[in-house]
Amino acid sequence: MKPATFDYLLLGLLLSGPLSGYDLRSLIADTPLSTYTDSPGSMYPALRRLEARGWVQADEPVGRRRRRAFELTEEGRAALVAWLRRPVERQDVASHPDKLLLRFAFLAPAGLLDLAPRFLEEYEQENRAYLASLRRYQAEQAAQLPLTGRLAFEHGVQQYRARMAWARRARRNLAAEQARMTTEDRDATQ
Amino acid sequence: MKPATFDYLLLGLLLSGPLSGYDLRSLIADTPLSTYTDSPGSMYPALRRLEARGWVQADEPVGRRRRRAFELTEEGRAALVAWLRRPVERQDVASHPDKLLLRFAFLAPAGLLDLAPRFLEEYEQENRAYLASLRRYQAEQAAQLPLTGRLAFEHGVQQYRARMAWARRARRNLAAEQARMTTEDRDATQ
DNA sequence: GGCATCATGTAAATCGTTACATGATTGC
DNA sequence: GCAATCATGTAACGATTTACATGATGCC
Repeated sequence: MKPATFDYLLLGLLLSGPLSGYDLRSLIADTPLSTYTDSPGSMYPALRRLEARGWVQADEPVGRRRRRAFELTEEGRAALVAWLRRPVERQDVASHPDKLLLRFAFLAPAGLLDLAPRFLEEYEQENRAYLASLRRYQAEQAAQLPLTGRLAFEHGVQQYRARMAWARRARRNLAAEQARMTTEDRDATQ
Repeated sequence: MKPATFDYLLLGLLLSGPLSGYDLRSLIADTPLSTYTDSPGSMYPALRRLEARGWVQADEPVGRRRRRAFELTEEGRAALVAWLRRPVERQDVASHPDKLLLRFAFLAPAGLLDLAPRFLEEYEQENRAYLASLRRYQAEQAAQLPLTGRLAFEHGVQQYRARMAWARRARRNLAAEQARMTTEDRDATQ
């Protein structure tokens, strides 16, 4: 079976070190990741799936504690990197926007910061294309929609506009950060 | 079992008249509703669930055609109206934003346009509250996030800001529309 | 006659939700 | 000792996905 976004979320959270199921649940519950489920009935089966795939491995519990921390295997890291490297698809822009942002968020901890500018270009491009299709629909069909339908549609349009604006700002932000780090490197080696 | 958003989507689409499973699938596939599934394996079981609940009923197929159009029953309409009347909840703002917009979109066709201003006030209010909690998290935790994590977080912040801006504009838009309709009524009765 | 589209369904596998259940550890 | 929290799981149910399957209708 194809792993779900949730599986990659877990892999991504394990990038920064081994965590137990409970740790992962707490992380999800206490941060803006709470769009994802933190129920034990999802977490523990998911961890066993990942373990069966060989993408994570549990260390032995210390003493009598039941706690088992999971760490990424090399295969797990490779699978996550392959997922992060995937191009931005139109379908994801329209239907799974949070999946794309999750992938972007994990670029730096996965050591793939150099992919971030291209990701942002693709993200802006695909949002632009989808927005154009929305505008076409709006021109042709919006008059037939009820008032609140038209307004709800406009809500979507504004969301995509905000995403494009964010992508442009994020690119500038990345470039500035890159410049700052280069300067620091130069100063450090002086 | 508690009906899912998908079930209410079908009820809402049936507000404007009887439709077959195929019609509903086409509607979803050809409009910006395509975040919802149009697979037959979801549609036909869902229609049978709604039929079992007594919320829709199928008319008899005409002649030898297999097509069966479903129409809303009074119970179905009442269930949809009860769903539309529910207050805007914090949890939905954070985790199920499209569900809220779907509810808003169906207000006018359900004859509940008078609820739209209150909905927008609640929507703006709950977005504001959630945004405030994001800002608190940002102030406390953002420094520990990797660069792309911080930027992804900022993406979320901008989405909520865009939603609030939309809600304000939509309220003005509704008020203007209301004024226009009142004027037209007066002119019509003169 | 043949093709596109209309039209409805089923089966298997998997996944998520909800509720239940249990026990260890830590701090007071 | 007790309560809060840490910690991991299972069972039942229902829903979704994917793929398969079938047949009718309308048009050229």
